[in-house]
Amino acid sequence: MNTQRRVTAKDVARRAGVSQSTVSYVLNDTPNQTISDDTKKRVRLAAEELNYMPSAAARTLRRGTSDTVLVIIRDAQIGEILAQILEGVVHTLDPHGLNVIYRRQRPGKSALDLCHELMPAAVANFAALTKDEIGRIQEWNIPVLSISFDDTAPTDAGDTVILAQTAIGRTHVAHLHEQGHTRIAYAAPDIRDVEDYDTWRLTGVRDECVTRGLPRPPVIHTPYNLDGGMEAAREILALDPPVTAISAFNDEVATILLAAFHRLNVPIPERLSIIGVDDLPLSPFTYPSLTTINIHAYDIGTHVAQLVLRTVRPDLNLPAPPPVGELTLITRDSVSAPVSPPGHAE
Amino acid sequence: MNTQRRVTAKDVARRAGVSQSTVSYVLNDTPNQTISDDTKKRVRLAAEELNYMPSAAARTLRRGTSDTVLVIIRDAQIGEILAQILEGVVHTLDPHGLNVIYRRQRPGKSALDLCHELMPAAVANFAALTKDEIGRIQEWNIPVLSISFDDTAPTDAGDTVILAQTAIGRTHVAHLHEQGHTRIAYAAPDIRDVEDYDTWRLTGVRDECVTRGLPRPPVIHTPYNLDGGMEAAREILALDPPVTAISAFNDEVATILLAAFHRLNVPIPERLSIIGVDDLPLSPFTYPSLTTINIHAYDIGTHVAQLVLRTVRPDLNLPAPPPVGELTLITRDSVSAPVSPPGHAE
DNA sequence: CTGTTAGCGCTTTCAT
DNA sequence: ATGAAAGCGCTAACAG
Repeated sequence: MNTQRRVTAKDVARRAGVSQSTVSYVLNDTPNQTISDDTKKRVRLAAEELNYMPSAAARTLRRGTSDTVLVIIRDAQIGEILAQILEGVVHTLDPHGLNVIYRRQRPGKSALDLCHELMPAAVANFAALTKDEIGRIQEWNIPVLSISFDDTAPTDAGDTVILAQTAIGRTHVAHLHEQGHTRIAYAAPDIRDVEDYDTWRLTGVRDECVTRGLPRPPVIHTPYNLDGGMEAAREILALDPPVTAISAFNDEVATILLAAFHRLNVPIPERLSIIGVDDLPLSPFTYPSLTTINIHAYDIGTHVAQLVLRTVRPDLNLPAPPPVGELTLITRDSVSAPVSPPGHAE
Repeated sequence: MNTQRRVTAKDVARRAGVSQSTVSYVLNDTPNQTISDDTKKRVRLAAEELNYMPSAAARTLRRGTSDTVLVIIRDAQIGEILAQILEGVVHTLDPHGLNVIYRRQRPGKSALDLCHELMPAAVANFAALTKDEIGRIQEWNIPVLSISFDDTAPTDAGDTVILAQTAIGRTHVAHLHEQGHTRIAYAAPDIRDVEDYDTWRLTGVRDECVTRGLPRPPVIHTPYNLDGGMEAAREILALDPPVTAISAFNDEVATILLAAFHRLNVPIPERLSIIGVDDLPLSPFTYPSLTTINIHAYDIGTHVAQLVLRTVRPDLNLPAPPPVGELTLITRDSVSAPVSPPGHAE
C-alpha cells in the first residue's frame, strides 16, 4: 500500500527515445503534425508498457478547459424521470471521454462559482438557469446547452432541446375530447418542487380546452398519500357540474387517484377516465392499466448530450438532434368513451 | 460574449498588497500560519472585490488530489433506489465542497483509468469493484469507501456500509412465518442486471427457511410485462404443493404479480400473501397496498458519504455512521395470515 | 508575521 | 519530422 510515483509523459518520452512534445502529439492525435509511423508506434508502445495515464488536472490547467460536463438540475426531487434523462446524457457523453458532474441549483451557492472552478467543457442546463446566468457563463466561453419546458417560444438557436410541457397538456385534452369527453378536471400535484412543470402542463390543458370550446377545467390538488388522495377523489366526484375525465399531472398523481377511486368503488374508466404522464415502469400494472404519455426522457437526455457534443467536438460533424422531444400517447385501459352522457363510443 | 481574463491569486495579492502565498494561506485557512487579522481582512476583501474564484485544476495539479468524489456504480439500470442513494451522497458531500462524479462500471474501460485521470479525493464504490481493483486504487493513496451487499462477512474495517441483502430475504421469511405461512415461494426478477442482488436475497430467503425448518422455496421468474407476469402468476398457482405466500425480489416484481393476480381474480392476501422490497413511492397505492421493506436508500447514501468525509476531512471529527443499514418492515395489506390451512390468525 | 521560489504534468509555439 | 522551452494557477517548503 505504498504510494506510487506517477508515470508522466516525460517517462514515456524517455522510454520511447523521443521528446515530451512528441508524446503529446501522438497520444492526442494532434492534427497538422507530421510524425513518422515508426515514432508513433514506439511512443504508443512505451505508453502501453509503462501504463501511462495522463493527468486530467494538468491538461485542464494547460488547456483552460476540462473534460467535464456540468449538468445543472433544479432543486427538485430526483425521481425516475430525471434519472432517465441523466442516463441518456451519461451514456452519450461517456464514450467520448466526457465526465458528467451533476449539481442541484441551490438557492445559496451559485452554479457560476462551480463553472469557474471546474472549467467544464460545457454546461447542460436542465431548465435550471436564468437567461442572465446563462449569459454570464457563456462570457467565460463555456457553452450552455439546455432542456427547456417552454414550447411556446420559437426554436432557433440550436442550443436547446424542448420538453414540450404545454403540448403534454394539450395532448391530454385532445385525446380525452376525441374519446367524447367534454368536462375535464386537472389533477395537480401537491408538491412545491414541481410547481413549474405543473404550471406549464396546466396551461396546455387550459389552452386546448379553449381551442376546443370546452369549459375551463377545475383544478384539484392531490397529496401524495392515500388519505389525501381519497380526499381529492371525493372532491372530484363532488364537482358540479360533474366531470367525466381527469388529466393528471403525472403517473404518480394518476396512480394515487386510481387507488383512491378503487377504494371508493368508483369504476374506472366507466365513471371517470384518467390519463397520466411519464409512462413509469409500473404504469402498465395499475388497475386499470394507465393510459399515459411517454415523454421519452432517456432520449431527451441523449439529445442535449448531442448538442453538447456538437459544440465541444465540432470535428465529429454529428447531426443535430430534433429540437422538440417526441411525445407518444400510450393508450391503455384507464381512458374510454364516457358512458353516462350521450358520447360517441369508440 | 468576449472572453474574460481569469482573476488569479496573483491579482488578489497585488490588490491586497501582499504576496501570493499569503493569499493562499488566508483563503485556505491553512493551519500553522500566523497571519495578522488586518492582512486577512485585506485579502478577503480584495478577493471579494475582484470576484476571485480559484482554479480547481491548478489546485488539483499542485496538491495531487482533487475535490471530486468518484461514485462507481455497477452497470445496472439506475432506478428509483439508486437515485435515492445518489441523492444521499450528493446532499452530504455538497456542503463540503466535494463534487460528485458518477461512473458506471463498464466491462471495457476500467474505473482505474478514471481514478488516475481525476485523482479524486475518494472513491465511493456501490458494490461495483472487486477486492483487487480496490487494492489497486488504494495504492495511489485514493481512499475507497464501499456499499457492500455482503452482510455475512464481519464488519471491521470501518470503510464499508452494508446494505444487508440477505437480511432482507430473512426478514421476508420471518415475517411471513410469523403470520403463519409455511409454504413460501420466491419471485425473482427476469433481468440480468440485478442478478447479484437477486442472489443475495434468495440466499437470505433460503437460509431463513432452513433455520425455521420450512421447505426449500420454489423460485419463479417474473418478466417485467403483464403477459409474462400473468404467466408467472399461473406458475405460482400451479405449484405443488401449493404455497400461501410470496417473497418478491422487489416492489416492482410484487406490483406486477399483484396486477396479474388481480386480473386472474385471485384474492390477495386471502389466497396468497405478497411482500416486496424498496417501499417505492407508489407502493402504498397498489391494490391491495403493498407490505414491503424500506431499505432507507437515502440514508445508505448519506452513510457512505459520511465515511468519505471521515477519511478526507478527519479534522471534522465526524461520528462514524452505523455499519449496517437499517431495514424497516412496512406492514400494509398484501400480507395476512393464511386462510386455507389452519394458521393462527392475527 | 510575510515573501521567495520551485515545481505539479501537460500543451503549444517556435526553432531546427 | 522532431525538440526545447515557456508557462497554465496554485501550494508548500523555506528563508527572512
